[in-house]
Amino acid sequence: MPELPEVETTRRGVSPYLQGATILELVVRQPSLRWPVPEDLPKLLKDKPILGIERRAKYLLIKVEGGASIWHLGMSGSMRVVDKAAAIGKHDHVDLVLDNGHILRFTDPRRFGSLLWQAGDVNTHKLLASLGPEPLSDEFDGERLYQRSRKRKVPVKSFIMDNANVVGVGNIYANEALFKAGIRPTAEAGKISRPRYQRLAEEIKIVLAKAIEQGGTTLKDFVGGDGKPGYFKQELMVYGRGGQPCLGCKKTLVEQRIGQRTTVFCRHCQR
DNA sequence: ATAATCACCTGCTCGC
DNA sequence: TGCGAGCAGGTGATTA
Repeated sequence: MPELPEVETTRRGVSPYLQGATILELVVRQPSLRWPVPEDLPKLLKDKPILGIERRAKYLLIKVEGGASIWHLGMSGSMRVVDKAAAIGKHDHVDLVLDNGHILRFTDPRRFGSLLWQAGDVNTHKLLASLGPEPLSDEFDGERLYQRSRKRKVPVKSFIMDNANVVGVGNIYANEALFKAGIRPTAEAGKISRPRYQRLAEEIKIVLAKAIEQGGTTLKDFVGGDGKPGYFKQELMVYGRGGQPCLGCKKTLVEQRIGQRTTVFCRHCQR
C-alpha cells in the first residue's frame, strides 16, 4: 500500500494524537514481522514521553529520550489511531498505548513491515545510514541523477527506484513520473541526457508533492492515519491502466515487467 | 561494484 | 462452488 505520500499522510494523520503524549505501554501481539521486533522494545518505550514523529524515506520515526522506534509499513501495512474499545483484528500486530486514551495501532497482513529500535542518533541505523536524499529536498535534483547514472546499464525505472539514488520513489510514482517526463522506463539509465534527468527530477517532485497534498493514493482499502481515504488515484495516468488508452495520445498503454515490478508506459509518448 | 533474482507473507482475483 | 496460479503499494539478501 504505502509509498512515500501514503507514509507522509499517515504521519500527518497520527501526529496530533502523539504530540505531547507519553507511552504507557507497547503491546506486541505478533513480533514476527520482516525482522523480529526487538524483545526489549516495550521496556525501552514504557513511560517515555514522545518527543516527535518524523519520516525518513518510508520509515516513520517515533522519538523518545535515548533513541527512536523505527516503523515501516512494508507492502500492506497501515497505522491508525483507535481507542481502547476498538476490537482487535487478525493482523493488528502492535499497539502503542498512550496516556491520553488513544492507541496507535499497527496493522499489516503480509508482515513485510517492521518495527525496530535505534539508540542515539536514528540516522546511524543500518537501514537508514546509506539512504539517498529525500525527493522533495533541494539535495535531490536532476544533476544528481545524471551524475550517478553515468555508465549504469539498469533501466531508468529501476535506477530511480534505488534508495541510494533517491528515496521514496515506489512503483506507482516511478511509473507516473516517467510518463510525465516522457521517458521510456526501459531506457538505460546511463544513456539519458542531463536535461531529461532534470525534467524527470522535477516530475518526481511534482507527482509526490501532489499525491501528499491529496492524502495519498487509495488502493485497496488504504486510509490515512486520520481515517480519510487518499484521493490521488483519480490522477493516475498509467499505473493500473495497462491495455487502456493513453490519456495523452489514445494509443494502447503497454504493460511489462521491469525488475519484477509491473511497469506501464506509452510507446508513443515515452521514448 | 553492478545487475538480476530470491525471499519474506497473506489475501484477492482470475481462469478452468 | 472449488482450486491452483499469479499478482499486489517494499526492499534487504543472495547469487553471478
